[in-house]
Amino acid sequence: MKLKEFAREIGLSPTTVSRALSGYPEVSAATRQRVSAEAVRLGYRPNINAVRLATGRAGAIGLVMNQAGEFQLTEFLRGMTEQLVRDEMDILVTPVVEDGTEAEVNAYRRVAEAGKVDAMIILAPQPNDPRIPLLQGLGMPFLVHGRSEGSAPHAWLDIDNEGAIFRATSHLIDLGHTRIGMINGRKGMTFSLHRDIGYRRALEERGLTFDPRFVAHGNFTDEVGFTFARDMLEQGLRPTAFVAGSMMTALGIYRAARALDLVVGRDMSVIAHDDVFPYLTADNMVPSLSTTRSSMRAAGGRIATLLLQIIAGRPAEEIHELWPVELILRESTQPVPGG
Amino acid sequence: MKLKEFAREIGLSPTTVSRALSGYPEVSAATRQRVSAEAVRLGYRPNINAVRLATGRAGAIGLVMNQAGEFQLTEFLRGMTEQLVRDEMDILVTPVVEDGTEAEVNAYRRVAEAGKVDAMIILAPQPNDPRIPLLQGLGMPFLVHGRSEGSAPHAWLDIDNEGAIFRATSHLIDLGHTRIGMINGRKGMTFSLHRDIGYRRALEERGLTFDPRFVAHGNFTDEVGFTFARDMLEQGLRPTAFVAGSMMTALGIYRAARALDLVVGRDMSVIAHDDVFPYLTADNMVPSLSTTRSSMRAAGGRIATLLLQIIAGRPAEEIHELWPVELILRESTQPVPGG
DNA sequence: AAATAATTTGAAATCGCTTTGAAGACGTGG
DNA sequence: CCACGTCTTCAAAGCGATTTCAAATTATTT
Repeated sequence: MKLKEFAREIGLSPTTVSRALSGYPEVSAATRQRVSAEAVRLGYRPNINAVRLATGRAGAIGLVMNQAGEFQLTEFLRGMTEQLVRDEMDILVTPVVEDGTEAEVNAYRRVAEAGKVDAMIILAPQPNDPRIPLLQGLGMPFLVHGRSEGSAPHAWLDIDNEGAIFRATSHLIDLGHTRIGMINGRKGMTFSLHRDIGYRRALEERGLTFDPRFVAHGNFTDEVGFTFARDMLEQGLRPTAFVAGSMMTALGIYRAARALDLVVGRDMSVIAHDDVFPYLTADNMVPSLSTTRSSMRAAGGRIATLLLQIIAGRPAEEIHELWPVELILRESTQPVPGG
Repeated sequence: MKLKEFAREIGLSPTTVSRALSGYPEVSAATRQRVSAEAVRLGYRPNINAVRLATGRAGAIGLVMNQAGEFQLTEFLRGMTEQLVRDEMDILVTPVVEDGTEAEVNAYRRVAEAGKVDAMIILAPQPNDPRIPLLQGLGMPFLVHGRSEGSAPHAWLDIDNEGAIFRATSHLIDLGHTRIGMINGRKGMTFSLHRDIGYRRALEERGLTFDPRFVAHGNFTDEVGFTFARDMLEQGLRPTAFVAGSMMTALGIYRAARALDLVVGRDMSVIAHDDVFPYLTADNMVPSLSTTRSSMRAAGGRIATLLLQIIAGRPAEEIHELWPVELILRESTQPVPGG
């Protein structure tokens, strides 16, 4: 059923029908009511592509999924979709085919230039992230989940990674730990850098010396957690506590402990960052895991809302949201043994 | 830059340019070469919405994300996107706002009727799934990941859940286990039903009696695994082995064992279904986890390919792919203690 | 009742591309 | 050299909505 047929069917002009359905003020309440009712009855729905061509809006937000595409993405997506469904906005998922920064930048360029989306979201930013000047140059609105130092001013929403890890590390120091392993995220990412800073600042403020052998970087996988934790634990003077970048990393650390016959919560402490998943909860771990917590789902939702505002004309440069992170202490962080 | 300007710029008609870029045979190789080169040089890209309006194609595949949206979704999405990027096809992700079958069916209807997609994918089907007659009625091509008994013939790709769990259970019986716990997926889902059947068939063929107290259903979360496993292990005659529906479930079971001072691989055995994740690998668990393995990513990729074929005209009813499942034995399955 | 203002409605142009049907350019055999 | 078939190219008509500008209707004022 097309607009023309539908309009003829109910005895109005296409113009009036279009206005009635799009909520323009020029149409009387009575007419609007009637048109809406008839649309439902006859099953008329505007062809989305015609609408988009006519309005110039794409009706979608672009998300590029890189090869490393983390497990948190599902939660993030859910948060976004929950917000966007109200505004009839879609999410367009595009992959990066091969690895590498250049391939990723090209993926953004493709999506942006083809006009498939009204705005994009930049995930896992780095300092001087090349995607930022790219999108700014193309005039494509965007929002960064995280932020990028050294780049031109841009809209971002980030969690307080530095503060979170600073508090987590300080907490461990309070418990008497002096050798604290840090298994962080991928090197170069802003969030990893900020966490490193939080970690070092905590050490410095308490007069502890930084030992590079106790710091590792890698993907948020159980394997990375396991391997690095085991390596560190097999050193002469091993860490008595760990700060982990993700729940998966923490799982790996737990297993490394067990493999070496160490008991978490007795022989060593662990604290991890938790993005909040329905399928893996820190509370249920044994021992329950102390965490720095911030909901990935909530971030996705808020970012979607902010993007809609940017599309509607809100100046992007003024949007900077820094979310605080909860520190939740559970059984996995205990005083240093024999301390 | 629009088609008209671009065509004028390089001294050709819009028709020729359009044909050259879309690979029609009416245009000479030399011209095509030149047009492509100029398009790159001048940065011309057809407006996607105009193309879609003109061709009637939506250029996207629809995926509806329900509230339960499992953690495997990321891998599935990656598999799909990897295939689709070649064909300039996008994935449109839509959420189900509130829970319930009706809300889910409505989400499918909205997407299908708005003409936003050329085909859809049905996830986590049930017997007599209402989404199947809906999409068939609307003439929207689709493919079911899994399958739906009792429904009209439809295109599907499924893994051999029954066979996998049959073999897994039989393997445990071979090792001398007679009380085998089964922590399955959500009740009512086809895959859960098939796994239940595989489990019961293995018991029956070996003359073991089915005990309903040893079977549980729930989401693929560590909490479900932990709670049910602990409950079963606290019974008088407890299971000596478990079949788990997912890696997360297995994590929960491992933890339940430790909470009760039981050692997996010595006091009890565990085997789980593994969808293959980069961030959580059965090999790295301690003890390493025996699994029935089938790649979610590969399934997503194959499904995308099949959907493109269906869109291109291949009859959907003839598409039935049943993928075998690997059985991979590791340390977590051992002979029954004292057996 | 006429004049004016306010409210509704509609005809037609527009969005940027694809594609049909027709014409121009080119080479070849008679 | 002409006629004819083969390649290329093009003008113009859609695709299905939105939106501008003008006209028609209704309400209000004088």
